[in-house]
Amino acid sequence: MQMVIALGNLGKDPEVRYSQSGMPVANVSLACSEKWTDKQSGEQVEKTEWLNLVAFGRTAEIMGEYLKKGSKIFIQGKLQTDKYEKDGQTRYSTKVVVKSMQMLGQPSGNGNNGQKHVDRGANQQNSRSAPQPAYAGHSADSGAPDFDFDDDIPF
Amino acid sequence: MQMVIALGNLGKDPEVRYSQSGMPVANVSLACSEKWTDKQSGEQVEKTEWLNLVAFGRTAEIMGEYLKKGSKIFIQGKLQTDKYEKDGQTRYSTKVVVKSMQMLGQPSGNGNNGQKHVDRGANQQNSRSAPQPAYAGHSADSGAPDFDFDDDIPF
Amino acid sequence: MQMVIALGNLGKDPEVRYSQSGMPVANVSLACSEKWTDKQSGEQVEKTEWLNLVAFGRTAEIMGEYLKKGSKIFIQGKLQTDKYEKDGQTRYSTKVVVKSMQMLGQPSGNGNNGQKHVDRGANQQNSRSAPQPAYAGHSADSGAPDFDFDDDIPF
Amino acid sequence: MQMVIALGNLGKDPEVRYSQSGMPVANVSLACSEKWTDKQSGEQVEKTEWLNLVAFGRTAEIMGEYLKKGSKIFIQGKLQTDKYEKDGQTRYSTKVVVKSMQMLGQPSGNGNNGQKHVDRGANQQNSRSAPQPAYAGHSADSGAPDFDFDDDIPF
DNA sequence: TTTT
DNA sequence: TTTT
Repeated sequence: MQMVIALGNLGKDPEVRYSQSGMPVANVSLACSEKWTDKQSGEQVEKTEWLNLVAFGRTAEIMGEYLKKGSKIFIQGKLQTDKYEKDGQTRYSTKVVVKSMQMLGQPSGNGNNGQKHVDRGANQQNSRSAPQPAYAGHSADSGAPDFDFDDDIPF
Repeated sequence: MQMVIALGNLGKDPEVRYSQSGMPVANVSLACSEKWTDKQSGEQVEKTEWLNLVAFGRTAEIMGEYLKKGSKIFIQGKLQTDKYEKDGQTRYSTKVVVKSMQMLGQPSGNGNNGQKHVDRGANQQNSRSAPQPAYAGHSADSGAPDFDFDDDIPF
Repeated sequence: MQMVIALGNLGKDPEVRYSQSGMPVANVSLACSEKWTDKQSGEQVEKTEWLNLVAFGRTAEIMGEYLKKGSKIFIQGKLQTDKYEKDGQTRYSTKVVVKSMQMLGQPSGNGNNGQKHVDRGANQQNSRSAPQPAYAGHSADSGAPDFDFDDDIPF
Repeated sequence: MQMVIALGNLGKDPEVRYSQSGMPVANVSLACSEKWTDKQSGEQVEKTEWLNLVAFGRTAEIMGEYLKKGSKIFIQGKLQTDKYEKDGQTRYSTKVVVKSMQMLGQPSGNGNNGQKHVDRGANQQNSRSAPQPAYAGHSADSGAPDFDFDDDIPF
């Protein structure tokens, strides 16, 4: 068992693609920063760790629709290291597969949001109408609350 | 959003009941211990915190079938504080609603395990056959992996 | 081992007191909300769980100085259930002992903040100047990075 | 803020080295497995994710002294991705920097443990006596409780 | 590449 | 009330 939790800001707009079966897949770069004062020097230090997130299904769609560069989110997920070949050499890429996401606010705004939203909306519809949601039944995730900590027991 | 993770040992055998709709409900008392050496005295200190867990559905069944006093488990869940009246006074009871559970081993054994398992098996079947699993469709949980961190995406 | 992580908003301003040894102690009530759409009714549901937080040392001070009703924070901590007698009856109170805290934004502001800050500042100085910081060297926590599950508070 | 928690078994004995300042550094490969029954096929599936852990200070020493291939541990830590050049190409390596560790049991034993322990003991003493513990005072970690997200390692 |  |  292993899990990751992270709270940070998107380094850029999410990239949403669709798998062959029509499943939405979002890739997000998340900046997780920490500040503290060094015990010896007494100076403020800041360190940022960048996490590569990948989300699927409904979570991916929500990311595409509501998140943008600078958005603050909290996520829960799992580590996944993929092995691949490049230039004849074995390489590894570590990602966080997002299991649940919670939005914590948009950046204070810099003007061209409306613009972007329009663009994205268009793109999405195109992409989605094309491969035709074979993705349906995968609603294990859809309509789900923010956290996998959900399925509320009715008694 | 809030969540609890805990790793500890059962203080006693799980108690499994069934709701009116036939849903299994398990109550578990979990001892979470910590040891450290006090910085000043240099002495070993141990502190145990007892958590009241409650689990539902398949997780509750698994607890009833596989866990016993002393079993070590790892759980993930959420805090839930219930309000109730007792002797005309308002009281609060805080529990951890278990969302996923992972077994980490049984205690080194003390003899009367077989006994217990037989007893429990019997009880369970009785209870379950009675109210007839109206509980069915609640399989959001059933057949699930140890962790909500699951539904593996097929590509 | 057990831990809690939570993200929510303060239900009211933090209460900061000082222990006999001069250690700052903050009590905070945190509303952790969750929204989801019910799978059957399709309706939006919201549920809020209130957590009682207690923080010590530098973390407590920071809470007193920077947080107010409505502030959004992320915390990490541990469960602690205290037993006490009231009206001749045993009762239990469950709190989250905060180990680390991260501020996520203030409410949009409502005017009487300056007021509050002045009050608190005054209190703090009084309390602190009185018992004389026996609390000193306890700065294991001060200047610490965001996350630290450490310094065990001796009271 | 980001953190990782993981529970798994060591793929091999820990490797403990010492930094120039005399700080112990342990590298550990952790197998985190998950089992579940596939919802469609009904078959048991198992997937293992390998995490590269690195620990410092007292935690590293404890790993070297008490862990071996097969040991089960629970850890809490943070992701850290290092960038390096190899064959003129930029590569990334993602590790989990362990902040706290809890031992959950040794493998049932296969004979050559005594051997190994002797070896390691020897190594450690040599390494440590050589560069002379400039590492000393860094005992923020030593004698610490199980959980601590703190002392930032300066290298 | 983010944010406070 | 547990365990190491």
